[in-house]
Amino acid sequence: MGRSPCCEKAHTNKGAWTKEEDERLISYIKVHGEGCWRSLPKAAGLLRCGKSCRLRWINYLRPDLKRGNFTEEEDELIIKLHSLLGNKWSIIAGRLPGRTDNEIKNYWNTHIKRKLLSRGLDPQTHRPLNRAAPITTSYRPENARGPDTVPRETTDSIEEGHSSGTSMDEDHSSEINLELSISLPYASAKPPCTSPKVACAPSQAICLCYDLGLRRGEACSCHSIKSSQVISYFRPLEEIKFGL
DNA sequence: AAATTATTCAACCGCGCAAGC
DNA sequence: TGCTTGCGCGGTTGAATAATT
Repeated sequence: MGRSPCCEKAHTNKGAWTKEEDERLISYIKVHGEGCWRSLPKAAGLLRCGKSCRLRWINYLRPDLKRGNFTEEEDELIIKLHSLLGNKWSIIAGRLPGRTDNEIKNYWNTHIKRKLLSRGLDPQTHRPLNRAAPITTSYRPENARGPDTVPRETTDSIEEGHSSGTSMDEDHSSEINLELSISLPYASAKPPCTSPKVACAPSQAICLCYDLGLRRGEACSCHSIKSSQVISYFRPLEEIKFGL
């Protein structure tokens, strides 16, 4: 048994994309928009798997991508977000306009890990390397994968900031915007939002409690702020800190 | 200049989730 | 209610490039 493959492997190209393939994909999406990735390759005349097309578009061809080196500010933001969220690259990418989850994941593995190690910090736990990793009974989303998906609990990272004096252990909870929302990168023809946690208004943010594991019927104490353009969801730091 | 090693990053893979039937 | 299908995510791989010997 087992899952059927996402595409017919025998008749698909693999490996690096050619310029011509890129052009075909771009021109198709320009006309028809994103979505229906499974049927896109055939419609666009590409001998590629739909997943491969999606990845190529999202990570490389999208017009709103910011290419080039990461800035120092981006570095620090990634570090802070990782300390709060763990390897939730897509959520972290949502806070860095023009950056993709794949790009951030690669950058983390090649640069930031080393940077943290040079600061004497464990890249997974963000704790000093000479301290034993604590045993924690942290809340984990029920759908979290694998033992290392979320290395430590959110509240813990904030408390740690108060309790020791290394550079990364400063109280960054006051520096970082913990607004638990993401906004849509640009207007798209996506179907209406079906998240049970949010009222579906245009140009709105999404309450990340949903994404972080709370599901239908579970309590969410996030507050919302409606500004002229967006609805933002946030959870007051006190509530995070004391596990309310 | 050639060989070897290290680094980077685009792309692939497998799995989980949720919508649709 | 259970099954199928498609999408999206995170982990991993491997080719290309850079640095070192």
